[in-house]
Amino acid sequence: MKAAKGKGAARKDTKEALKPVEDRKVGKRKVALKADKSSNRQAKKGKLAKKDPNKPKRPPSAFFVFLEEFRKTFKRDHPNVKAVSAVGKAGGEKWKSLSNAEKAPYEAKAAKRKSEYEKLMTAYNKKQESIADDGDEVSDRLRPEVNGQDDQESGEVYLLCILE
DNA sequence: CGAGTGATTGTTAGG
DNA sequence: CCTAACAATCACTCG
Repeated sequence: MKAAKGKGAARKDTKEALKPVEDRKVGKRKVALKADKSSNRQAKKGKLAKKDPNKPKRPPSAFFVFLEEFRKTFKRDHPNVKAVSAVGKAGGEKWKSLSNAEKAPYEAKAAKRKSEYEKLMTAYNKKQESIADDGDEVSDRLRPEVNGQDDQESGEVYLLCILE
């Protein structure tokens, strides 16, 4: 299904005809490459992969939190660059440049994200159970108590404090 | 029209 | 313990 799987041939063709941006390198290597030797950990073998309605997406790591902000900056400085890879590389490089203290706030947010993720997982977990039990709508069950995080900000500040 | 890709690193979870 | 998938982003590309 990988649309651009045949990039090799496609690139050769479009190379001279099309050239929208300077770096539209649509053909290199990426995570898909890992799938090569993958033992099907997630197993898309077929029926095993059950799609969940509200599958909680994984929380963005500290790097992603930083990247989110970095993207804006990068685009402001380089409005011409429209390549995600460019931002990725630049962001990665910058990220390594950051000190622990600078990464601290991002890590703090990442930690917070993880907390919510765990809650989502709990709610998601329950929902799965509920569905199996009832098999009908169970919105009541899906109630992640995220409200109990009133002191989350304090936690962040505290984290920064101790890290600083 | 849509799903997929590229690139970065971190995190997560299963084997 | 280790490995690999997957998280956001956005223009682009093939089917």
